[in-house]
Amino acid sequence: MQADPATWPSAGSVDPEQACPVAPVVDIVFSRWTTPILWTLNYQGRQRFIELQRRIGSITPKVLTQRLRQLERDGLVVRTYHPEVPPRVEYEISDLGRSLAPLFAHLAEWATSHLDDVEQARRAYDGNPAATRPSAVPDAGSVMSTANR
Amino acid sequence: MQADPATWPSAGSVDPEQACPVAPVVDIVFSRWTTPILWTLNYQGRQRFIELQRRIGSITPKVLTQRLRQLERDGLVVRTYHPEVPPRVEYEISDLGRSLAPLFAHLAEWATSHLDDVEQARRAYDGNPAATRPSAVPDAGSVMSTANR
DNA sequence: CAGGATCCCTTGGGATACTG
DNA sequence: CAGTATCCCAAGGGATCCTG
Repeated sequence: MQADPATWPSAGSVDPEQACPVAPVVDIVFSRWTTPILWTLNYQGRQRFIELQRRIGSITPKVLTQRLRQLERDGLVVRTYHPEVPPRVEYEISDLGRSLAPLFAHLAEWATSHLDDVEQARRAYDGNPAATRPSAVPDAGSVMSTANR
Repeated sequence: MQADPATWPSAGSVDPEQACPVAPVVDIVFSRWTTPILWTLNYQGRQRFIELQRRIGSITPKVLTQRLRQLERDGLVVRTYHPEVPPRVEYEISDLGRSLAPLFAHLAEWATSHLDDVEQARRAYDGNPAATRPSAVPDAGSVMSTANR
């Protein structure tokens, strides 16, 4: 799939967020846990807090709450509180959140078709120290999972 | 690799990367500066270090180097070193990097059509404290500018 | 159950000064 | 010019414990 610059909307000025129109979206949608949350919510439908937590797995309640709160504030997720005993809260994706679905699909598509290339490029880079290249990569393989202790 | 709920592991924990196929892509492409860099590189074409820095604006050379290095390692950017005096280095987007263009376009599209909704949702959320809602947002509007001192 | 309260650690990123 | 080397900060996250 080729891509000429013409398909890229014009880059405006020079501020970080303004040099790139997609930057704001990144802030909203792409943090460590937001995509798994949105993904799960989108595919598994409405579910309660603890279900979400179990499905996503290694996320802690604190963080799940934080992200959920942010997603709710941004209108991507709808929170429903049931005043019962014990309390029950359900989360579901909103229409706005659902509007991201094609985007996610697109992303997943790119992943399946190009992730290998990235891996390969990494191995090539790591395994073959070109002389015209700076000594070392400062923060090279930082794909480590911070998800255990 | 599609996400079929039936294939999801039911026992044990699920890593964020496995709960959501797009997570790895996020790691690679969406950090604070990567999108502006890729965007500029793609739209403005091959350019040298300092041009990139000036175009992107507030990025520091250290960070620009770090991101550039990572992007190069991941095969999204190509670095060309010219052994001259003074040294000259040019960066350009690779084919792999270019393959992200439609994705970015899609992202930008979403931005223009839905960013307002997000803003609106935020104002509604902030301005209208529903009683069924937890007291406050822990890290609500964390769009803090860490960009100057 | 759904989170709030704390404490702590890792990291991306910023500022400044300095080489090849 | 194109980085390097330090030092430093803030924020996202993680672990634990506690409560409406």
